[in-house]
Parts: sequence; structure tokens; C-alpha cells
Amino acid sequence: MTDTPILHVDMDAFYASVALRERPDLVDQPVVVGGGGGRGVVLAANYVARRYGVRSALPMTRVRRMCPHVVVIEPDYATFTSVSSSVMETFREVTPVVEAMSLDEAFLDVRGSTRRLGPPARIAERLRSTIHDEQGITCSVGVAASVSVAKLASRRAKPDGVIVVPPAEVTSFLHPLDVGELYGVGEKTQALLHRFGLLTVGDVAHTPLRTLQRAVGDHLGRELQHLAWGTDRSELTPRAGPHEPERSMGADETFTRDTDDREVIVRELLRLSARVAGRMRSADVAGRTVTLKVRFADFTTITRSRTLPEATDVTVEIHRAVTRLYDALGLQRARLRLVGVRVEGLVPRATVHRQLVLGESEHGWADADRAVDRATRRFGTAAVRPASLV
DNA sequence: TCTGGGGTCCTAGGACCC
DNA sequence: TCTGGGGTCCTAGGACCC
Repeated sequence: MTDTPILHVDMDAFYASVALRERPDLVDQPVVVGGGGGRGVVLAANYVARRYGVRSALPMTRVRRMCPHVVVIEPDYATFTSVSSSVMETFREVTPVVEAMSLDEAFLDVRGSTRRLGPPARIAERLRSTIHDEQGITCSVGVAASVSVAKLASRRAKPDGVIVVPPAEVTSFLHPLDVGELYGVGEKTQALLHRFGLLTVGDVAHTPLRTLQRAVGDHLGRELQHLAWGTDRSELTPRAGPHEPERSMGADETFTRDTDDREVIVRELLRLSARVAGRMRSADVAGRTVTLKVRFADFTTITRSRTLPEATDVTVEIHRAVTRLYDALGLQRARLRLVGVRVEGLVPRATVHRQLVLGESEHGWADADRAVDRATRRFGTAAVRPASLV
């Protein structure tokens, strides 16, 4: 038995590390993976680039100013996904209790593995060397009794290290940290807590629950108190992939240039509706609530949603719903930066029984979609498009 | 030439029902 | 006639995570 059964394994600069396997000549140069053109942001930066202050989510325009000789590599998701699958397989050779958080990180519960493989720290090193040998990338591992402490430990261990935080050391590890380090505390909540004079995790730990809840709300207040004492969950939910099954599916796209042209916008909504509906059909789900997202040139963002009488996975129906929502906004000359389409309330398609309204005949759009799906599978996405997109 | 795209969860108010 | 909870659904926004 072990008192630190939770491992958090996190690949170091995952996308950048994978990209650099193909370009070993670049390892000593600042490299970022991300959309190079126009309005992209950094997906991952290697550690050389980080010395210039380059971080994930930074606009590429700023990156080029900070580090003019940076090398920008376009993301190759197919490769990222396949490396991720192999890494997750490696995890499962250690324990069946793996909770994947994303392509590049997962929690492992090794309670059942210590008899066979030794203490958690040894398991962590074994994982690290296997992944390094098989995939040519490094990772860091945090080991603790609970999920959030393990996660903070892996961050501290980066890059290419392991940190074990035994129960007796949890508070001395956690309490000096800034509140912003806690999971669920982002920029806004950090600023709020700082304004209340709560700077460190220790400050939060020693604040009465009621006070905390008045500041950040009932739910988050309680959550923070647990995080601050390391008494968050230690049970994992084994999951094969990052999200499974999904509660919503959506797609959005930033225009290369802001636009107020209804025709351009409605056509983009069709493209996005087709993308979302297609993914819903391949996942065998349908959904009732359709949401339009609009981001204006000044970056303010609004959403408008509509719940349909019946769940759908039909491109034309989703497109019709978001187009109505868009028209109902009554925009005049407002320039849009981004539009998005999302369908929520997903249920297995098999549970959806369409009731045809009396007097309304089946339009055949669902059949048309399935024909498109078949053609797409045979000839690729470029082969079949709605007429207005050709 | 600032600020992507995929998600999840929480809050809060109003409608509606019991 | 006045006063009430509780629960669920819908909508909009916001914060957060990777």
C-alpha cells in the first residue's frame, strides 16, 4: 500500500517536443507550434523560446516582437493524436485506472500496481524512461495523495523531473504558493482574492469558509478550501479519451479580417453547422439546444441560444436555427471577428424519435446528410460541399 | 497585426408546475 | 386575498482548463 497513489503525468511542451522530433536541427533554437498566419496564438513553446518570455496562448504577433528569430511550426494534429495514444497505452500498462485530461496529460491511480512495480516514485521513473525511449519526448510527474496536489507537483517538477509530496509535507508544499496556482483559479479569481488580501494558498486555508464564499461564491469557496488543504478528491474516473461522451459539440472560426457582410457570415455559419453536424453524426448523437456565438471586432462576445422541440443532427436544421438567431440580433454595421455554432444537450441518436408535425412532410435533409457523409468517407472532405460553399 | 479553438461547469433570473 | 417554498427548464454570461 502507498499513501501517495495518485500520479499526474504531463508531457513537457508536448506539441513543440513532438514537432522537434522531425527537426532535431532546431532543438537549440526558440520554437513555437501554432498558427503562423495572421491571428494565431502559441499552442506550445519549447524551453528555449520560454527564456524569451514566450508562453502558450500568446498572440503570434507579440511572439515575433519578443523573439524575432523564433521558428514557427504549424500544428500537425494527426501526429499529436497518435503520439498521445501511444503514451496513454504506456500508462495503461502500469494501471487500468487512467483519467486522461487532454492529449498530453493524465492522472494515474497506482494503488493496485505497487506490489508488482514498486513504490510510486519508481513507477514514475519507469514511465518517464519508457516514454522517452519509445516517443523521444520527456515528461514530468507529480506524485501525491490527491489529484490537485499531484498536479501542482508535476508543474513544480518541470521540465523532465519527478516530485513526490508525502501527506506530511502537503501543507508546507501548498501554503507558500500563490493562490493563482490553484486549479480553478484563473486571472479574474486571482485578482479578486488578492484584493481581499488573500495572496497565498495558506491565506486561503486560514480564511473562514463563509468569508471565502462571500468573496467567490458558495461552490468555488468550498472548492478552494479543499484545494488549500490538499483534501480534494483522490478517486479517479477512468476515461479513455479526454471527453467521453461529450455534452456539447461546437465549432467556431475567427475571420482573417473582421466582416459585416451578412452573406459571408451566413456562409460561414453553414460551414460550421456542417462541421458540427458531421461530427455529431459520426458520434451517433443528436442535440436540442443550438447556440450562436458572435465576437465583435472589440472582442466582446455574446451568445444566443434556442432549444428546438426535437433533437437534431441535420446540417440544414442547425444552420437554419443559427441563422435565425443571427438575424434576430438585428446587427447593422457591426463588424464581426468570429462566429461559432454549438449544439448542447446531446443524447444518443438512437433515443431520438422524431415526431412529424401533422401536415409537415419529411424534407429528406437527414438522408441528404448521410449521403454526404458516405461521399466524404470515400472521397475526402473537399469532395462534397453544400452548393453555397462551392 | 494584440488576443485560437475545443470544451466544462457555475450563477442567476424568469417561467412554470406542484 | 396573500404568501411560500422547491424543482426543472430555458437563456445569457462568465470563468476556467488544455
